[in-house]
Amino acid sequence: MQKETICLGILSLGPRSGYEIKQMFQGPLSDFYSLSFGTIYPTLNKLQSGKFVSCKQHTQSKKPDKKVYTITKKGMAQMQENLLGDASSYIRSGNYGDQIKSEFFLLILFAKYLPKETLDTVLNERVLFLRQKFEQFKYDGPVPGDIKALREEKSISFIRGLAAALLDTGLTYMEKNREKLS
Amino acid sequence: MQKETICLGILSLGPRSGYEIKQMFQGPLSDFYSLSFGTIYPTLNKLQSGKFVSCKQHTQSKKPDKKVYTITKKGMAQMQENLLGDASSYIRSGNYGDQIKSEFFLLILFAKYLPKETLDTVLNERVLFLRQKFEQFKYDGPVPGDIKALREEKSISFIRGLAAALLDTGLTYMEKNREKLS
DNA sequence: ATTATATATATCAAACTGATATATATGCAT
DNA sequence: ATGCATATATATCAGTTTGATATATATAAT
Repeated sequence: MQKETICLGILSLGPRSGYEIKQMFQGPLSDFYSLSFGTIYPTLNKLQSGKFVSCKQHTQSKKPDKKVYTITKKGMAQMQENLLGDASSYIRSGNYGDQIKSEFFLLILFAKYLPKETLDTVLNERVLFLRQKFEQFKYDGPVPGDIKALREEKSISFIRGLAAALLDTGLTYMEKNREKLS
Repeated sequence: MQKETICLGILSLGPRSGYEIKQMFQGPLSDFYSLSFGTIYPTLNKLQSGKFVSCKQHTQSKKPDKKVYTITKKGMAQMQENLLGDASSYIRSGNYGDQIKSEFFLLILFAKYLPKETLDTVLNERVLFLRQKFEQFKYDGPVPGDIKALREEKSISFIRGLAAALLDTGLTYMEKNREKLS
């Protein structure tokens, strides 16, 4: 999927600055996708030149100007067109361009070359890390307004539920099978 | 994890050509990691110059020479050192440099901008695709010798089991919750 | 007879990341 | 109070990586 479509899609959820788009990739979307500043800022400039987004500079006393981007009607139309094109090509190919690079799995693959204690510590750390993630996805308590609005999106609650289910399965499997690695 | 460590690790499972390393990333490892030819071939050359791997040219009549690389003692030592260093740094950081870029999840995130029938077709295709993968990981019947040897690796059977469990959970979730998206 | 796919290596433009630079504010420990 | 780390905010770029393409042949399918 093109970076333009992705930025437009995120801006369709509400106006945001480049910094705030990056924060989504570090927070709620961190398990599904990411883009770096080096991609986000140039893309936003390009979208602005093409009038797919508008930009309001919030001059802040003694902080850099905050540039808040809002998707335009032209941008909404373009995004939907791109999305449809992507979906159609996925249907034809039967794959989704999904890419996983998990260093944890590589480490497991080469587990026999690690000292037993090191492998043990790594597995403990991983279980702790996954448990934290699980709690994060399960958590349904009070959150700031903008995040609350996101949670009410059907698609986000679908994805959060799937992530929680997958993490739960992963954790249970690790606990039941980890001794098979040593 | 460095590309050198990854190639050495794969060669520690047995001698292989660059083409065959790539095949592992398209087959048994496709859900966990990938490297392109543009990375694999130069890495192999670099490892050969450093005597971390040795190379035998199998001259084939009217096909390009097949260069089969074998990991050396020096290479084994280097790989284990790198692996230990990586594991230690993962323990300190508490994360694993895992990276997921799932275009399917992005498409779901923006599902409300897709025509109902398109979303439906995409979800059907995805379920079919995941079911195929699931069967692949579950399959325990006869396979060629080199793949059979791989399957007997503890780490690979651990990973295959985890992959099957995760796919099963994902499929069940999709079937139970997909109507919530429309 | 032609097209598509598989084997096999190599290269490179284009894209992307990770790091760094710049500038300020805030909180926390010493 | 002074130093240190972290957070806000944008911008740039060297270095790495990918995805596509080139080359050459064999085989299977249409």
